[in-house]
Parts: sequence; C-alpha cells; structure tokens
Amino acid sequence: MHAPARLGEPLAGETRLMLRAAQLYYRLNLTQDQVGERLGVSRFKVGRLLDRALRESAVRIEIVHPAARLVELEDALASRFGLRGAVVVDVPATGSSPEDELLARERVAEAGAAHLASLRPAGAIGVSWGRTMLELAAHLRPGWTAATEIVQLNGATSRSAYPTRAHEIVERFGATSGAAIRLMPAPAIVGSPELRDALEDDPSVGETLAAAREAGTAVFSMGLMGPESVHVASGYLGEADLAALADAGAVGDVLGRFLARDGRIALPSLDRRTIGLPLENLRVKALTVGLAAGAGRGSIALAALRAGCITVLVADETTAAWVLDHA
Amino acid sequence: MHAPARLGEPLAGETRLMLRAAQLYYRLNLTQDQVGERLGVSRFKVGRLLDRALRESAVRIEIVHPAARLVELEDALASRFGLRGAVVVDVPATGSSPEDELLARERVAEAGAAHLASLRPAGAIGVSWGRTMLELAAHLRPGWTAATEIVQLNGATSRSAYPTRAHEIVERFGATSGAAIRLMPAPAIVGSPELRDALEDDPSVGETLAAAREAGTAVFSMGLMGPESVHVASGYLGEADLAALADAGAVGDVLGRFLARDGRIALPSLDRRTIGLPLENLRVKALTVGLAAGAGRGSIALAALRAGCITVLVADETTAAWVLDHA
DNA sequence: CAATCGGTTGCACATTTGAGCATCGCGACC
DNA sequence: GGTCGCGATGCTCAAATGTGCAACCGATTG
Repeated sequence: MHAPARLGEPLAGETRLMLRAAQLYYRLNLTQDQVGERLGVSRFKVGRLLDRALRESAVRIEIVHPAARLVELEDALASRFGLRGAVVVDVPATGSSPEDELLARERVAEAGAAHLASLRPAGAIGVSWGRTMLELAAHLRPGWTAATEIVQLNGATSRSAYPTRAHEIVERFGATSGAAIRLMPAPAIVGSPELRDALEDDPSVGETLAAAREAGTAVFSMGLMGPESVHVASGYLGEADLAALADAGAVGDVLGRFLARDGRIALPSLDRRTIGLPLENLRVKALTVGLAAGAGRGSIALAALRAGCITVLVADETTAAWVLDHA
Repeated sequence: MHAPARLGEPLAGETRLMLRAAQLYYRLNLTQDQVGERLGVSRFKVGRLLDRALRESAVRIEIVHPAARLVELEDALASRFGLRGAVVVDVPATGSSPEDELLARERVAEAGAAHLASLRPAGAIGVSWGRTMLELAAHLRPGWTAATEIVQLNGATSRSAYPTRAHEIVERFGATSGAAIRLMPAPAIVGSPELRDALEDDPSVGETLAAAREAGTAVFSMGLMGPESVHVASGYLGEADLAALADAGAVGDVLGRFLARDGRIALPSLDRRTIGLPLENLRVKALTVGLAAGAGRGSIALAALRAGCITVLVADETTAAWVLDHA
C-alpha cells in the first residue's frame, strides 16, 4: 500500500496524471483509449495508471445501497459456517416488544417462504411447527414447488388449551405443493424415555419418523428457552424441566431438542423423552432451512449452526449480526 | 433514477441479486462470468444487474485522493475558460500573512516552472518580471527546453531603491535554456504618452518589442493593485495614479497594464504611458502562461482570463476556487 | 566504457465487456 | 381466444480491457 501524497508536497506529475485519468475514466466514462488521447499517453499507460489508483485506493468503490449490509451478513454467515445459503431480512424496529417480535416473525417467515420456493425442493419435505412455521406456511403460494410428501418432523399434539396448529402447517405445505402429508401423532415431549420409545415404535409415529429420516429437505424454526417458549405454553415442559434446562445451559430448541451454547444437547435425559427426528438425522440432509426470528434468538441460532443442523439460515438482521459477533 | 428500496419493504429478489453481484464483482474482482456462475444467472444478466446498480447509484465510485480536488479545479478552469491547461497547486496555509504569501508564491512558481518545462516551448519566449517570475526562473532546471531567444515583455528598469531584478529573470531563462536574451531597457510606466512612444520608437526598446510580438510563448505573473504592488515599490506608480486606478475599478495588472474586473483596460490614459507588449498581441500567442499566487489574486486572475490573455493558468487552490466561484 | 539491472514502455494476443438484435413469455386489451 | 405490446433473456459480434513479453532507457557499477 502506497502512502497518499502528503498535502503540501509538490504533486508528482504521475499522480496528477493518475487522478486526471481516474476523473476522465470514472466520472466521464471515457474509454481508456479516449483518456489516453486527451492526456497524451498510450492506453496502456492509462490502464496502469488506473490500476495504481485502485491499488493505492485513490479511488474507492463502495456499495451504498441500504440493503447492502444484509447481503454482506448473508455472505459472512454462509462462508463462516459453510452454509449453502443465508437470508437476512431487514426488520424496521427490532426491540423486544411483542409487536416487534410479531413483525420480525412475519418478515422472516415471508422471506423464508420466498427463499424456500426459489430453491424448489423436490421429494419429501420435513417440517416442524411453531409460530414462525405457521407464518411461513401461510406465505407459501400454490405451486411453489412440486414435492411428493410433507412430513412432520417432531411431535406436536398439544395437551394444553393452547393449540400448536401443527396440522395446519403441514396441511398448507401439502395443499400448496400438491404433496401427500404425514403427521406425527404424538406429543413433542413425554414423561419418560420408555413412553417415548413405545410411541416411536408404534407404526403411527414410527412410519412418520422413518419418512422424516428419508426426507431430503427439512424446514424448521428455532425456539427460545424460557417461560414464554412454545413448549411451555403447549404444556410439554413444566417448571422442573425448565429449571433443569436452565441449569444445563440450554439456550433454545431445534425440533424440540434443547441445545447448549456449544451446540450439544443440553440435557440428554430430557432429549430421551423427546419425540421426533434426532439431530444426527437432520445433519445429513441435503437441505435444511432453519429460521430464527426475533430478539434473543441469536444464541439458539448459533448453537444450531454449531450443531451443524443448518444449511440455509433465515434470520433477521439483529440475529444475524449477533451470531457473527459471537461466533 | 430509481428510488432505493425503502427499508422495511421485502427486498425484491432482483435487488438482492444485484447487490450480491456488485459485491462479487467489485469487492472480490470476479469476472461477470464467474459472478454469473456463482449466482446461477447468465453473464448478460450480471452485466445488466451491474448496470442497474450503477444507474441507481447502489455502488458509488469516488476519487478520494487528497489532491483530487486540485485536478478537479484544473479541469473546471480549463473547460470554463477554454484554456489549454491549468495547474492548481495545493498550498498548506493560505492566509494573507507575508509568510503565507511567500509560500504560495514559491509553490506556484515551482509548479509553473515544472509545467512550463513539460510543455517544452520552442522558439522565442517572452517573459515578464516580478517576485513570482523571479521565483519561477530560480526553479528552471538547465536544459528544461531549447528556446532560441528569451525576450523581456515589458519595461522594467527600476527608478527606485527597490530593484526589479528583471534582468536576473531573463538571464536565468536564457542560461538554463541556452537561448539568447533580449532585454527591454525602459521603465514600465513613464510620465507621458509622448515619452512612451518616443521610447518605443527607439531601436533599443523597439526591437525588443518587435521580438516580443513575434514570440510564440509568453510567461507572466499577475500583479495586485494596491499600495504593496511592485509597481508602487519600484516607483512607477504614484499616489495620484493609484487613486485614479482605484476609481477606475482596476484589480491588478498583466505586463504592467491594469485591468478592471471585466478584463478591460481600467485606465486607458495610464495604459498609453505603459511600455511593453500590448495585450492584443498577448492574446494571439499560441502559449501564454499566467501565474497568480497568493491571497487576493483571484480578481486579477479572473480579469486576465476574461481578457483572453491566458492559455495556461497556474494558481494556488484558493485563487482557483475564487475564480470559479466568481466566474 | 562496457555490462548489467531495475523499471518503464508499447505491443500482440486472450479475455472480458458492452451494444444491438431476434426471440420468448406474459399480461393487457380487443 | 386471439393478438398486440412490453419487458426480459440470451445471442452474436465488436469494442474495450488485461496480460505476458520483448525492447528500451537511464543509472549504477565493475
């Protein structure tokens, strides 16, 4: 890197020439030939002058579009975590009020739906559930892809007054793509490993689980750990579980499986009571689209990335920036 | 001009693509082909995307070199006044203290000498005198050009204690270029038109004047109007003349001829007492290099430009900017 | 004074880019 | 339902640009 000429020094003729060339070339859009003619030098020299100007950063080329930062974050995420892609959406206000959360979820879901459609996944597609997934499903446009089957990836039958509406999600995926659907008729988390195993062995759940394993594509959202989690609202997690998870350093869940900061299962004992596709099976899929929307989702997004669960991340700007900051 | 996407709007896929393309192309210096490959579009599309980015000014190309402004001023001057060239030099401090004046003069003279040398004028070269010209002469390097003759353009024999050192200037021009020299043995301004005519008719002055008319090149500095003018110091101008000039709106002189703001001779009666090349003869020369150095020189520079006396202007940044501002 | 070396120049050639044009797809409008 | 028109796409071909190379220039040195 060459030092810029100090002010006050007689300006080397070469530098003058270089700046002149840069002006004529970049401002007036002359060709190097024309510049050369005007400046009385060969076009080769003009080319070299322009080269030098670029190398010494006498001319700066910057991308000033307001959305450029998003694209930058996308590229950074993709290369940092070896992703197949990343979509970072701009969310106007990113506070943590319920309205802001809602907005972030909507925008991320919308972008997720659009990006998913642009990938045109074929074959079987596994889906999770949750508020973001519901929103995403709502944004799917008829004919967005031609999948053969939509498979629910994890247990979802609610046992509380709060409905998971998981079937709506699967149905909308199926209806818009013309695919058959396959639900997982079981709770997300049950009381004992034995019951989990029994349910998973039952054909009703087992066949869905097998189909989930076979699916080449998975779409899921990431959940927060805490009292406002969907799993708490849906009645899968009690006070005691929550406390144990907190002790174990859990930051959130992917397909009902809670992860610690480093991406490992936070509480294996709880994991053995969780019904759905294990993360090992998620990791090997060709395409796994993970959505993280709203404040505080950075840690679970990072954990999921570290766990290797994600090939395409869809997140809001704040989350994306947080992840890159803490990676 | 396309409006940039408002933040908060879902980012049109095209725009994303455009920014991606811009990043890959401008930041990573990929070819349009490579960008197309990575983005899964044809190179034609990439070209159009980049076009759009440029047109919507999503990418900005700016010349950031500290001296860029000087070059800009040069181009603006040249095109505004139809000059053959302009040299604007950067002067660190541009106040109006004697030291700053001195510095400005030095820098402008140095730049003038360098530029003059780069033009390699041939044949006869006419020169004026003054502090700036003396400085310029001092900066001429042996062999800077191969002129045949150096001619003094206007009267210069001092009648006061303050020497004009005009002969030093001519001698240095001659010595460094190997040319013969021809002085103008007369005062710059005399008491009456009759004496002026008599002197100009005398071969000693007349032959020099004829040579001055024939010279293809002229180099001169511009002088200020006021009590600190060289003409006052040298004793050519008295109180009364000064007052009359001020009344007539004179702003400074070129070759001892005082001009009004609009470029016309300010005081014809004084002009008829002035010995040296008339401005009509200056205007038709192929190359006339005019130097304006120091605070307050803007107005005379502008007047001289308006008078059509100058084909190459050499000035400090402040003066150049002032001229363009007031043109 | 020859030799040589680093740096600069112009050139032939390959690559990259831009411009004009035919085509295609899609929606609007008869 | 036809067809008209507009915008987007990809193509060919020419222009513009970058690259490696040989020649050259000037300075330094043996």
